[in-house]
Amino acid sequence: MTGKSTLCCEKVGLKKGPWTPEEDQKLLAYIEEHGHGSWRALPSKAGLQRCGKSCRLRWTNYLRPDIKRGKFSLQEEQTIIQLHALLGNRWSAIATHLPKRTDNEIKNYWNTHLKKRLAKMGIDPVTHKPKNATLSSIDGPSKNESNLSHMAQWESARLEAEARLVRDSKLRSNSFQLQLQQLGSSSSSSAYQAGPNWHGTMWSSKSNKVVSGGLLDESPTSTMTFSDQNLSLPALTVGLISDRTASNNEVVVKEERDEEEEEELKSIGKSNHHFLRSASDIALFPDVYNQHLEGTKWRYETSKSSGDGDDVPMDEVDVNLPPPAGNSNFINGFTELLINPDHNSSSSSSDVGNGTGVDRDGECTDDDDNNNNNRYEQEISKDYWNNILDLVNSSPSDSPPVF
DNA sequence: AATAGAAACAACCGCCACACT
DNA sequence: TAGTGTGGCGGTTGTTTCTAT
Repeated sequence: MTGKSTLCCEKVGLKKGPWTPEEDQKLLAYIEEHGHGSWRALPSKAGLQRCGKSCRLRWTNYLRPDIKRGKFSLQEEQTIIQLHALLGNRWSAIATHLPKRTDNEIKNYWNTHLKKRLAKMGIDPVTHKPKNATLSSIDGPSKNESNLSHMAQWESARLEAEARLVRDSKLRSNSFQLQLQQLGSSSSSSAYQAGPNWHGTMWSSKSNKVVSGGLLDESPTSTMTFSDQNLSLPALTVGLISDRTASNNEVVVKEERDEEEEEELKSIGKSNHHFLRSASDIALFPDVYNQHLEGTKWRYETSKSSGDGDDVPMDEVDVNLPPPAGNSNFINGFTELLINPDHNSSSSSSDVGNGTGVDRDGECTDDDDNNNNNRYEQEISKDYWNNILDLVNSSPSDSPPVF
């Protein structure tokens, strides 16, 4: 090894390779009794001839009690493919959306199963587009591709912010819990609870953007479970702000995050609003979405902070979202947009329908509003990825599907 | 039954970001 | 501010298991 030393030092005599049941037992017993603390110091204390890094990986990927092993379900496969289309090889980010699955396991499954499967079907596993369609954008990105890029960047930035906030929250968990207990003493019970799939995901919000009459007034608090440390905290709600005006049933979702987030955490507790922050949030909270937001017109805005508190608009993208019937369906539509970005802008002879509600100018027309939900119901029922996966599962391996 | 190649899985490696001193 | 330690992440490799011949 060259460069600086790592956890995996070059001590002679440290064992490498597969772990034995005895080693697993030692590691489990030690962590159950003492916690892992410093990984570097753990092996000697636990009586293991392993480096700390090896112990950490073994615990993280295989011994942790909140890990599900075994075959991936069709739903999980679908989710991985869709999230990979959105996030690329960001396995840890993908893993946050798959309950009890580790990034390593997902990565391995992708490399050994899904990537090959997509390739066999004629889909580029990197771009998630049919290989014969990769030249379609030779004249430059389409409007929808541009929209998609915005959304992907948005999601990417969101995940990074979530990770940062998780770190912050863990450090301050005790004081923070106390704070929110105080602030939330007048709140009603939670309208939804995030399950173990959150893996510490946490959001914050810029409270000065709160618009009265917010989306989820009756659900001011929710609970997330931090599965890695059995740490349960009240949820911080979101960093994208929604404004639903009475006149046009429009929700504006804004992305913005800066160092003021710290202060926002406090004011969120005082606020009686909830905010959906991104498309994936809607997918994650389908019940909430169905109850409050169905048929709503969404406008995504991205902005950057100028540093003096003023937000500089960067771009706006109008997108009508499909009414999600479940976690996967929204993403299905989104993924289809990724794979076939021009799909919605041209008439189709198929029964799939053509409406995503985004016209060539990125504007949502009234007709789109009126018909959008029905179109999406049709389109989603088509369920692009389920069809693909069903096709893969049922078809002979050497006969790629026709797109 | 033997064997080679493919597939699947587990683990390692190096880099990076961040916290701490 | 620089140096160091630590843990996380993604890419890659090594080993085992499966399958076809």
